[in-house]
Amino acid sequence: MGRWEPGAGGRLREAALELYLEQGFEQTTVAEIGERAGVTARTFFRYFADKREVLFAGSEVLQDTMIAALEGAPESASAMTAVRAALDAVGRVLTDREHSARRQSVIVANAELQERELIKMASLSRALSDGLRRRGVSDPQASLAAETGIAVFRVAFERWVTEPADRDLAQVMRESLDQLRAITAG
Amino acid sequence: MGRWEPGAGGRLREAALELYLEQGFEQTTVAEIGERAGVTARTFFRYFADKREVLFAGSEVLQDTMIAALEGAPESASAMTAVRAALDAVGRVLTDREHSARRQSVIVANAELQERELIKMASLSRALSDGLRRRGVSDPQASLAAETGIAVFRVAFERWVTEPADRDLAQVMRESLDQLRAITAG
DNA sequence: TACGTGATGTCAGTCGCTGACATCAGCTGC
DNA sequence: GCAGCTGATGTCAGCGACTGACATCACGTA
Repeated sequence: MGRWEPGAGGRLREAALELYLEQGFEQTTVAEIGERAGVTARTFFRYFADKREVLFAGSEVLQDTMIAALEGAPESASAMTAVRAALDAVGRVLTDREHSARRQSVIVANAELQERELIKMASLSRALSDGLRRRGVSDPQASLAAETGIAVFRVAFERWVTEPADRDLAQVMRESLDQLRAITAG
Repeated sequence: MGRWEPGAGGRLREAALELYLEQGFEQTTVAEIGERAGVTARTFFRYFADKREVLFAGSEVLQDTMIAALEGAPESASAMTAVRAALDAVGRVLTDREHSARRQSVIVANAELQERELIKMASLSRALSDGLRRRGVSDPQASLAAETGIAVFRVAFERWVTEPADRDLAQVMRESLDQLRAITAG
């Protein structure tokens, strides 16, 4: 253990989400976040690149999880089957619906945060298509499968945090993927 | 005519693009842009909401052009035919390849600008799908057609500014759309 | 000719973000 | 046990984006 209360990063994440919910993203200063977490603003910027990034700290883990699942899929599996495995893995990581819903409500209320979310999604998509290409999927198919996978994730995530909480994210994603299949087949 | 040299907004746009090209987006201060345009930084912020927006000032015109073309398409036209008409209209607006290429090179060099571009594209997509729904296209088809149209625009735009300048944007977009059709048909 | 108007300048201030340096508890080697 | 190293944090000064309030001033108009 260090000299200070450990887990400053986690405390900063919680404090930021709370304050963004209570008074809005723009109205919250980094100094306030630090104060609530028991550190200074300077320490905040040692953990997070900027004021938005504190809401997206989990995105690297998410991406690594997706790619690991993609690479763990059987070699014989098709592109979309591998993408489905990646989405299933995401469903196993994102289980705290309350937290996801709160975080999402902050993001949809602020344009800057939506910008950051869009670039994170683009990064996920690129990681997926890169992974598919490593599996031998050729170029237009790899990009299309990746974009489709991310689109399904976004739609399903939106439903999951909005609708009554009777299903988990993995289920909603599978259902959304099936619906997409039905549409494109028609 | 006013007291001052008219066209401050246009001068600011030119000055900003020049400076972003010469020394990079981050290294350029708003005061420098104003100086080159013959105004103060305060005036810059009266024309543009922030330092990035000066590169995206034309996006409203682009969106209005697309929507006008969409609504001008014959009532009997299918969703993708209407989208094609919208893309053709975009091709008629974006004719200065040199300018587009310069602007794009600035954007791809900076993450903040890519974020802004992503949200502009999302806005275009939403406007397109809204327009399609007003034409009576129902919901999953409208969104899919809109996303497809924007995807084609992005891919074709990238090709257009990158490849040797022997075709105009409209041609490249039509070609990209045909290629997509071939892929999805298979 | 006085007055209103609109684009601009000026000024002060807040806040995001950074670099440089100081601090200090614990670990490590002796 | 002591000296020194290390790493997380604090402190401080500073830059630059952005904003609100108010002043200015050429032009059009009554």
